[in-house]
Amino acid sequence: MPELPEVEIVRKSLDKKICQKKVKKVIIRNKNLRIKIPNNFRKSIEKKIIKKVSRFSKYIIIYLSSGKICIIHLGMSGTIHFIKKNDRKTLTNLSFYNSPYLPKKHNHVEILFDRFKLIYNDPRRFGFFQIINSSKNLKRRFEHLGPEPFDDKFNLVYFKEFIKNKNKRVKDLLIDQKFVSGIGNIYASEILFLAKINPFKKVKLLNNKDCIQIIYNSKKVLLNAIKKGGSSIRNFKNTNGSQGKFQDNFKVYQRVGSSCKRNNCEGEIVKKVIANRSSFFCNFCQK
DNA sequence: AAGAGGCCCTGATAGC
DNA sequence: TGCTATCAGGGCCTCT
Repeated sequence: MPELPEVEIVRKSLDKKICQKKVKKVIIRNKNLRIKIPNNFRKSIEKKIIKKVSRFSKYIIIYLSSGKICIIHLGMSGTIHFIKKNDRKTLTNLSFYNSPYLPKKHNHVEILFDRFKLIYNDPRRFGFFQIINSSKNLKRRFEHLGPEPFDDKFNLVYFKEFIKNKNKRVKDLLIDQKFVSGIGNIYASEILFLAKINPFKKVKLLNNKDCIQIIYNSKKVLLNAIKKGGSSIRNFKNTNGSQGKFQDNFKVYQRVGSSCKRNNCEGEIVKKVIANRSSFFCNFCQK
């Protein structure tokens, strides 16, 4: 669910809360996430100090004082909740996708610190935790992933080389993490709208200008989303004011039947399925 | 060997 | 109200 901007917001708030803090205890209530929580998980985390909370693509990366590294992926429905000890009213949802109240079900992992704890909730269990032994192995863990949109490596030369001999549609390309990592289903639609490109367009038909537009708008959309605090969709309500605001900027996502927001465009937003996922686009100005 | 499709899961919502 | 079907912000695996 969360795409790069949302994961970045979680990372920031996590870093603020737990950096230099020592983990007292870990409780695993359900280890059957997408990847089974390994047997050494508790031992790797408990009594360790959090050195830094970092991120690559949609992965949260937690550096521990032992030299080991914990990575967290939120999947489609993972959320992290922060609860002060003996004070359930100050519960803070560090993510975007649930109510501000701690859900009753699916609280799979608790990480206890001195004065607060973190709770990982994930109804669909597509998220996971992993322990990585070294920076070298971390690099290896992510080596199948393409550069982030902000990376200088994500440029025209790289773009054209990657799409050589490829026959997929441009929407499918944008959510291919091997091509560029961090873009998911929502932002892919938004990027293609700004680039004025039809999501069905085959990548072999993209000219230089198209590629440059995609590169430019990928950076722009994601940076802007981070600036706005991410996107909060569906029925998310938050009482602490930390709700994301980017959903107000959606030009096409979940706007089926509405009129195109581009100046002087008479088009209408439509939804069609590409590579098993919904795509939203203007049926007129995206060529 | 790239690409399409299925699958892992639960919950919210729509339609009958 | 209660059923069923569909869809959801991800990513990996298998088949062709």
